[in-house]
Amino acid sequence: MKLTTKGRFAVTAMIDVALNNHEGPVTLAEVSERQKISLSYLEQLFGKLRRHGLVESVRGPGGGYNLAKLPATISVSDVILAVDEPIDTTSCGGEKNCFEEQQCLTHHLWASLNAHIFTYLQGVSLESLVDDARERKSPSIHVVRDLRKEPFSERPLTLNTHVPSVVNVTV
Amino acid sequence: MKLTTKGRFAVTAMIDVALNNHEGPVTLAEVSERQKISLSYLEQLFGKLRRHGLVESVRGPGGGYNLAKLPATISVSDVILAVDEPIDTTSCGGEKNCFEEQQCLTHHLWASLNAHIFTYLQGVSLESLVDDARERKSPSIHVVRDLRKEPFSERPLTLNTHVPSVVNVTV
DNA sequence: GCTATAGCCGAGTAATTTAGTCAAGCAAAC
DNA sequence: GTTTGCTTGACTAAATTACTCGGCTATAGC
Repeated sequence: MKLTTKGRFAVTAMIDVALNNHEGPVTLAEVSERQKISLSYLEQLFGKLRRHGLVESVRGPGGGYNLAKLPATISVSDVILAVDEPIDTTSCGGEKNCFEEQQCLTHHLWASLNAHIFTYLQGVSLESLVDDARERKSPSIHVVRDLRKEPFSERPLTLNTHVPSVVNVTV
Repeated sequence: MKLTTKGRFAVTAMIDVALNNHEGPVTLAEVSERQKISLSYLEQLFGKLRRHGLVESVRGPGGGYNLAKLPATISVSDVILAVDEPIDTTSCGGEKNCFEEQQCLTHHLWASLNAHIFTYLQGVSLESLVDDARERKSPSIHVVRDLRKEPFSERPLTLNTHVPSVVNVTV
């Protein structure tokens, strides 16, 4: 599992779709504009998200993408795994370079770290991120109305963060 | 904090030094051969490790590197932080790109992940890795003799692991 | 003092990966 | 049958990583 800006873009875009698909599918053009992510790049990412069953597409005018599952059932790790290359879980044992038993020593450290990271990301659902987003945007409104039922007409949320302290993980 | 092969090499090399510095300093040439890491690259890494006070150098013939502190007091995160660029902890707040409050949303997720990773790596001491290494190499011998007091004449340990499932983290 | 050893340092380069573009389609709605 | 918007694959640019290279400095031992 890799966590580069690719994964971050994917998570951000998924949150955007979750926040905006109350009335029909969300087009990538919208997501692109709101989140300032290149449209072509989004197309690439959503192709993978679709093939991994996280979103579903509707073609033609009025089309776009919907979440294929409930936000509560989508974890951050799902999203990241989807957009990155298939995880060949080639562990120490199966590797040619791991020719000395002792090589597995530091490997164990990283493997253990990986497990930690994976577990953590698996525990964070898209729903929780979406809830966070709604809360921050309009905390007062959040209590009164159910945003899931009405359009989000304010200035679009910009969720993506291009901070230099990038998370960049391979599991 | 970044975790690429650079960090892995550094950790591996530090274990190697810890395992072999019972009789005077360890030369990078030895480490290079044992761990199959380019000598020039090691020089680069150890320059940083030295400047961060993790190892100390002895120049001239018979010279090399010693650990500057007890293995128990050196954490994996120390090593990784040492070899990677100075962590500008520019968080969401200080960033130009973080112009909308909402950008901090996904940022929070990554920041939290980073904290997890850091805490984990901070909790792993070089000593524990060295103990692991000794145990795996010769479990029976381990009980009987104190390896810290005698040369390690067997075939050198090769600790490094070039497995594709790379850990690659920026905190 | 000479010489060999081994650390020290900075600039430069090769390889890989990431992020993104481009172009040519295809499906469905109107 | 035209427009919208997803679909696909190949291609490119930028950034990063993982090195190499060359020349230097300190020190031990003859």
